[in-house]
Amino acid sequence: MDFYEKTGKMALGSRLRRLSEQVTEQAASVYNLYEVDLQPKWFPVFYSLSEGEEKSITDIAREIGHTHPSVSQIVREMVGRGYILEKKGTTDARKNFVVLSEAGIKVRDKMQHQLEDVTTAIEKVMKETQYDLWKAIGEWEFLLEQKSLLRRVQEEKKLRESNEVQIVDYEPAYAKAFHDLNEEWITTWFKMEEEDHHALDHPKEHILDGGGHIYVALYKGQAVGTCAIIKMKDGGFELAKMAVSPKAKGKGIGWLLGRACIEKARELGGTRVYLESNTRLKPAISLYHKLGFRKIAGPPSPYERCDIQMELVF
Amino acid sequence: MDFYEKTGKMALGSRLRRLSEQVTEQAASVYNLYEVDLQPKWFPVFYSLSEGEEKSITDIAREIGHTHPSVSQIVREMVGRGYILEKKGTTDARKNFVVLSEAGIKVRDKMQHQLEDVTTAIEKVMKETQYDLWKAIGEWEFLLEQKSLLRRVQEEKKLRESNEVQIVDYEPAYAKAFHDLNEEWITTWFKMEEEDHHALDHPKEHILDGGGHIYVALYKGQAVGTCAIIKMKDGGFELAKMAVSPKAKGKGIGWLLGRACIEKARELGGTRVYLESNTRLKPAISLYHKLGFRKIAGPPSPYERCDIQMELVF
DNA sequence: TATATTTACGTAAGCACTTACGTAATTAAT
DNA sequence: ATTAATTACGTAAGTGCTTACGTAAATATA
Repeated sequence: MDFYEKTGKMALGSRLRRLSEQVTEQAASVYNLYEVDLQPKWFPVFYSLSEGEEKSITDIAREIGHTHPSVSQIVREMVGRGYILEKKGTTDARKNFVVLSEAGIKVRDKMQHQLEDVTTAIEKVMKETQYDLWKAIGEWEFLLEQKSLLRRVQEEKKLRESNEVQIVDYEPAYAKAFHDLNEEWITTWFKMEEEDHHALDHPKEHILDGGGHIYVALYKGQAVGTCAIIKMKDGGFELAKMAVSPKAKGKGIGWLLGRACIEKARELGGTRVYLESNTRLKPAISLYHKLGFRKIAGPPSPYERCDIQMELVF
Repeated sequence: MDFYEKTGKMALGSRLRRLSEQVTEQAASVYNLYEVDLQPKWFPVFYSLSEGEEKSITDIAREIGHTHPSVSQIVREMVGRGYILEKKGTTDARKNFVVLSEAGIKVRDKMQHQLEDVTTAIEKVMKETQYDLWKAIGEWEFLLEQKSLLRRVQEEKKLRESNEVQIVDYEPAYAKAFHDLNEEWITTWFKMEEEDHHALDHPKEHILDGGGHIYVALYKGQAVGTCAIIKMKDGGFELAKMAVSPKAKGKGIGWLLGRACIEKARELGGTRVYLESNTRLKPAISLYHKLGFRKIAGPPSPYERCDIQMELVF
């Protein structure tokens, strides 16, 4: 067991499986001890029918948390042993209703003591422990249902990686990256327009000289994202040239850039931040929303691809 | 999950397996997320080699708690992918030493972040829980190693059944049971002697009238055991005619009868309890020992089958 | 020094589930 | 009234382990 302490939590799954095997392993001997002719794997199905109810295969599967083929197979075996009776549904001919037979009920009664003894044996182990396994499992089941482990790991990854992202001021050295990152996303979704070429080739003249600002996101020293604010005549700033390399997705870079730009706009005394986008860009729109932008009906845009306008008023 | 609450602890094994599956299920996606070309099931072997050590198949199996065929198979697959190198042992040609290859080491380095993120994700779940699953598993592993679940259930069964056993005074109605139970065990081990017939046919004359006592054990109304004390000339009592039906084994009946007889001997003012037996009857001897009897060298016995004498002095 | 036992490991088959897929029967949509 | 989608279920094959068994090498015993 030492190994598991070393691998850390990574091996939680294996460890659970091993404990489960340890608990299950001797189940057959227990049934033997009570002279109950039942395979341990039948137990969930058996138990689910033990009140004498009629249930369909799918009902049982759902109840015990197996797949229906598994239940189907177990039922077949138990029918073979004479513990279960089948009958086709009358209203719905697809259904296969099953019940415990006479013999099955006899076994159930015989099992009473076994159930009792196993339960108290386990409960006694529980009493010897400081940490309640039963409740702990319950909590885990609940938490994993709320949010899967995969999702949790994804979030962890994003968090760690976004810590490795640096948001820095634009410098001429980033000119090519600024151009290419923006061109990349524009051409994958739309066509480069006249306006685009102006802005991307001459960021200084087009953005900075007018009192705007450009941020670049660095990941492991590489420029992987850009975003700019451009001063508007009404005292606000336009958020534009938001571009993140697809290779650097899932690191929260868009959010970091957006937040930095909003912060800068506020610093520079802007009254609001305005932006134009396209509803086809779902993730972008949802990012803007998360950043605090709200849809507005604004003035017409010089860009063809613009079909939505948003703003964030300070 | 409701089902598991109802079945009670009986389904602990299944429940553990299901949780383990839930945790393991998405493992493949996690590896994908980090672009690590490793099958989840390889992980334990991989981890065990990750420090770059050379290990034999059996070493690894022992370490990770799998069987050697499992390790053998996993190693074969990993060799196929080029992550592991094999070399026959030089001093012991049976051994198959394996190490991580260059490619394997590369994967290991790539996995660093994954390990980190998974660990923190799981640790965060832990923090959300009130009951510590990790520690609970550890406790269970320990306790089951100490005493298996089967043993614990057996003890529970014995305890419950011995509660259903009644020890009552002998009455003429039990004459046949008294005879048959004793004859049964004597004939399975030895031959009935002259003395036996006397005692078994006339318990009143042979035992009771001389100031002795007979107890009968009842289980579900049936006489399933007997035991007697016979007054001796030296002021002690001889424990004799201890017989328990093989059908009623494992209910602690011998112990209950023995204790009742000792108690009675004390009540009747006996100075000691003496008995004769045969060393071939291992369980009986060990029962007598548990009851407090110790081996002595006593006077010769009228029974041929006697080769050990024990006593319990008050 | 020959023989028996143990150890290391591989292959095959089994186990208790699963996923994948196919076929009726039923229900919904046009 | 067709056609499409959904549901119930069975069969087959896959999965990740296990046990069972066989073989070769090493070690213990006579």
